[in-house]
Amino acid sequence: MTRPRQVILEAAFSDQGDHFTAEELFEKAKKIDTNASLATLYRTVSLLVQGGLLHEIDLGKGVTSYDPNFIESPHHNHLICVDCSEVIEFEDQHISVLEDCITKRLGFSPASKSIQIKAKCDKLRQTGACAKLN
Amino acid sequence: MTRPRQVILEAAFSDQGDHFTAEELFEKAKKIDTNASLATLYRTVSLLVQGGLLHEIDLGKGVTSYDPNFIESPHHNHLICVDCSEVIEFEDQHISVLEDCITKRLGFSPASKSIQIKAKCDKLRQTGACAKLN
DNA sequence: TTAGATGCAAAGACTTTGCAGTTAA
DNA sequence: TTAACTGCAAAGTCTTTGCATCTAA
Repeated sequence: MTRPRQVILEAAFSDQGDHFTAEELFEKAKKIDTNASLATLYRTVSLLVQGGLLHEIDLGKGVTSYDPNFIESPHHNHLICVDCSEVIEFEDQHISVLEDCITKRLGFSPASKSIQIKAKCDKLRQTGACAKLN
Repeated sequence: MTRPRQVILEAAFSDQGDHFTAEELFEKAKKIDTNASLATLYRTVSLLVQGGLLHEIDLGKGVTSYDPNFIESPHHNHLICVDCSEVIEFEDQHISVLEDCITKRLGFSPASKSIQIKAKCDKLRQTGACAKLN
């Protein structure tokens, strides 16, 4: 456990727990310690992903995003607002069960599951504004 | 409608309808016409995606894959075998309905949905072999 | 005829890696 | 002490783009 790794851990997990890309995490890390290095960051993130502390997720940005919240809520999924790009985490027992059924029906055993829902903000439609826009 | 585009369309849709990466599609295209160009391929694929004829999907390869089968089955999802990497398409009405409920509960209107299930091959476990391995 | 498509090669974005120097235990 | 980590810069992979040329309609 070295200083550079501590910095990256802090940047990844001490926050309110938002998703981030490598570049965004790098920005956070530099605020903690100016010396932060991208190479070490990629290497550390890779270890965290392997260790299950961080999940790679595809938020449709064309870049890999990382999700630090699977420790607290291991079964959550993501809804992405196509208007404001906000990402909302949700969990649903019924869907999990259904996914397991489908998997077994197809002759497999579940390993991991992920759902992304892209959706439009009702609030924006109704009021012309939504949480993140403006 | 030019020859290069015809070649790419043929490569993308005339097959048994498997998923492919840009590079894989390029190989198919070159078999049809040796002159195929990657630049044109990316440009054409981009148009097809915009037009809804092709869907970008994340099969966890680290590269974007494309799915030509959303015209026939617009609501299908993917199960990816972690053993043999086979990709199986499935459709399930119940899940679709559930997803819509969740979306509305969160204050959104559904735009698009995608599910990826990673799973282990029962067949491999039982018989030591599966469809794609070997 | 001409707006739009093509192909090349160069550029870009993101990520990985070789290597010499540094450090935690 | 030493196996492991770091940081730099170079390299690698995938994708996009500028530009001169070509082509479908």
